[in-house]
Amino acid sequence: MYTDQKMTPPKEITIYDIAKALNISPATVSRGLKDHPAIRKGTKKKILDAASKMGYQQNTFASNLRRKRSNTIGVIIPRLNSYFMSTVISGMEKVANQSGYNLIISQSQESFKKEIISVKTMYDSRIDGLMVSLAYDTADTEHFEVLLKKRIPIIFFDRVIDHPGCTSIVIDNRQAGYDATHHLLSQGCKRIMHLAGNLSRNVYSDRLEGYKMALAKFNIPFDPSLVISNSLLSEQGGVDAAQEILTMHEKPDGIFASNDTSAVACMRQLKLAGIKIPHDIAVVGFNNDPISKVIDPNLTTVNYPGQEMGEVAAATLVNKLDQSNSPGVNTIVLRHELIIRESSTRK
Amino acid sequence: MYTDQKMTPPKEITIYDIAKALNISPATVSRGLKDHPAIRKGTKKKILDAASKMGYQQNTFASNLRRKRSNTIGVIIPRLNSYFMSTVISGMEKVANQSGYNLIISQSQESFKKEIISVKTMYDSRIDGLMVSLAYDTADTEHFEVLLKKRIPIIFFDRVIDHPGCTSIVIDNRQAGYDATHHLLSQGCKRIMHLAGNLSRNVYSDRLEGYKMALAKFNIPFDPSLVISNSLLSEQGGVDAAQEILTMHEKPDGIFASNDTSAVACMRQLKLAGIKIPHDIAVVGFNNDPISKVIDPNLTTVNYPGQEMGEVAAATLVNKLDQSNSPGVNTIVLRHELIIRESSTRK
DNA sequence: TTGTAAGCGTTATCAG
DNA sequence: CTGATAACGCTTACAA
Repeated sequence: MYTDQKMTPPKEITIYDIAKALNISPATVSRGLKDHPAIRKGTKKKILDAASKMGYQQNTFASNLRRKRSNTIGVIIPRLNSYFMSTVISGMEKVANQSGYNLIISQSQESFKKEIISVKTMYDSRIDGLMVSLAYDTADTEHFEVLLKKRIPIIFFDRVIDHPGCTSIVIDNRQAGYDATHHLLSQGCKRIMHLAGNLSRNVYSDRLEGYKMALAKFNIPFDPSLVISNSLLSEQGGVDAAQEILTMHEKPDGIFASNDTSAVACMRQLKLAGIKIPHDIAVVGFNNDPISKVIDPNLTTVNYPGQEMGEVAAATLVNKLDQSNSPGVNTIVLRHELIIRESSTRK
Repeated sequence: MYTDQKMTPPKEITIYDIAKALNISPATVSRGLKDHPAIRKGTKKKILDAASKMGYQQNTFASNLRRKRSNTIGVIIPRLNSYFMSTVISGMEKVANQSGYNLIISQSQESFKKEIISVKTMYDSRIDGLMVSLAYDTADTEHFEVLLKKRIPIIFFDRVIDHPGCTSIVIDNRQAGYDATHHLLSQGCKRIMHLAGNLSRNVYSDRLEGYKMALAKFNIPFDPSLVISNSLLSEQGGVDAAQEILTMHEKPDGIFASNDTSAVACMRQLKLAGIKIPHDIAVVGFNNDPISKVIDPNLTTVNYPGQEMGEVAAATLVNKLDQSNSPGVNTIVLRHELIIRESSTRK
């Protein structure tokens, strides 16, 4: 027992202390601690024992400084307040943690400007790799170049942009849009409205394309006035769309919305106005949010595997970081699935 | 233009390079970069200019090593896949970022064991401070001592535990439970069932206490058989509760569930069985999740200010970190609010 | 299989 | 106001 009379912060144990205690060199301790192949078993055991007995904690700063790596992965997302995003992050954290990486997270708040700042922050934190889903109005990828120039790998997911040398993780949004629209058409819909997001984001433009393809398949001419684009797909967006529908002379008989939040908000508003769903208007959403199973009638939607997307993105990145010989995959496409519920089925 | 023929990684610019270019000492550069008071304005400007011209990026590892600080805050939460948690994290990230801290996040997956590992990871990452919401079955706080011993401050939020020297951020769960139950009673309910979580977690035991207090106020004896506890309050938990209710001889006429997920799942199941809500059974949930506004009838619930809780927790921690003279606050209580909707109102 | 020693880039202390 | 210098704790050639 010693009395810490001067209140000096208790001295940290370093590999030097262990070395001294064991009468060996710090280098050997360093090696023993991370079982270097060229070290005798007995020595290693002694080192490990002493380390835990003495309460040794490795100093990551020193290690990072020396190795020029942080074992940290950055994530930049538009917003962290949707069910989808939280499941994505959950998946990323799981894989990253298992592989010995920390996750640092930053929100761009859907703003290009804030995204640029976030990238700068990540850069300054010396992340080993980055995973990004683009903000609403991100216009170019200039801000990522600084990382790429330093050979810091970037994975885009969900809202991606094509960039040579970067892998993207997506679902086949075009096919999903096609599936959703095709389903509505096959239920007898003739005038299908589409609620889209910002069309410079792949996820929304691809879904729109799928929508058009399905129409073409049924020989229905594309009517631009049936597409509401550049909405934020928020609750308000759904309500606004409903208002617009209610003022239309020739109302649509189907709606394909690019997310569940807006689909549900729109449905509720339409229901209030006395419109019967799916009888008058059939509705399909996107994401398979929990709310889709709660709204009455239950919402037909496209299952978007968020947790899996997060896991795959992180696993891909970790792979790139841990082995430089990793293949230069361009795009990974995850499976989506149209989940048919009552909001779109007409008997 | 130089051609990087040997593919050597481009040399990093350090304060030495700037010093050399300006014919001053590295120490001065270091000071200039973080505007030390004792430095001439002109010199500072020269340094800043040179730094940005040469593309200088400060090496955080070296700085951290020297200063023994990481400017990183850790967060440990049970799960990152609920609306509530994602809003909490969103708030934390916002404040932390504004104050120059990074956030690293780890999920305990509701497991005490994993929580212990998470704390260890955080410790090894040399976080400056920690914010924690406890796992389902965390039994003691032994695992946090290692941090506290190093004077690393810990803030508990939501699922807290009383610990001298740590601040807790909560809402008044007892009062909220009272409000919810009182409301049901005032609507004429006589037999109110309570869906609780693990009663060793403050949030659930406090709400149960509030429930009991309200009963007492109305002179209704507490009936333990009306409390389902130690459920995970998942969808399945709600469904199970409904099944149990359906088999009861004397059915309850009200339900107070400790979260919206289970409340909604329970409602749906009861509706399927032909029970009218609120007429036969009135329901109140907790959290004000988006689903509460979607279920039919809309769910009466307690608004839990997640974003605000995150912001307050982070602000409190940052304050502790940035000024050592910060007051030793024990508990911060945020305002909750009973939001009355149709699921509990009988005309 | 182990030891030696040279950094990694910054900041704090002390001296000028 | 500025400079010299010594850490901070670890890793890794290179040597033994």
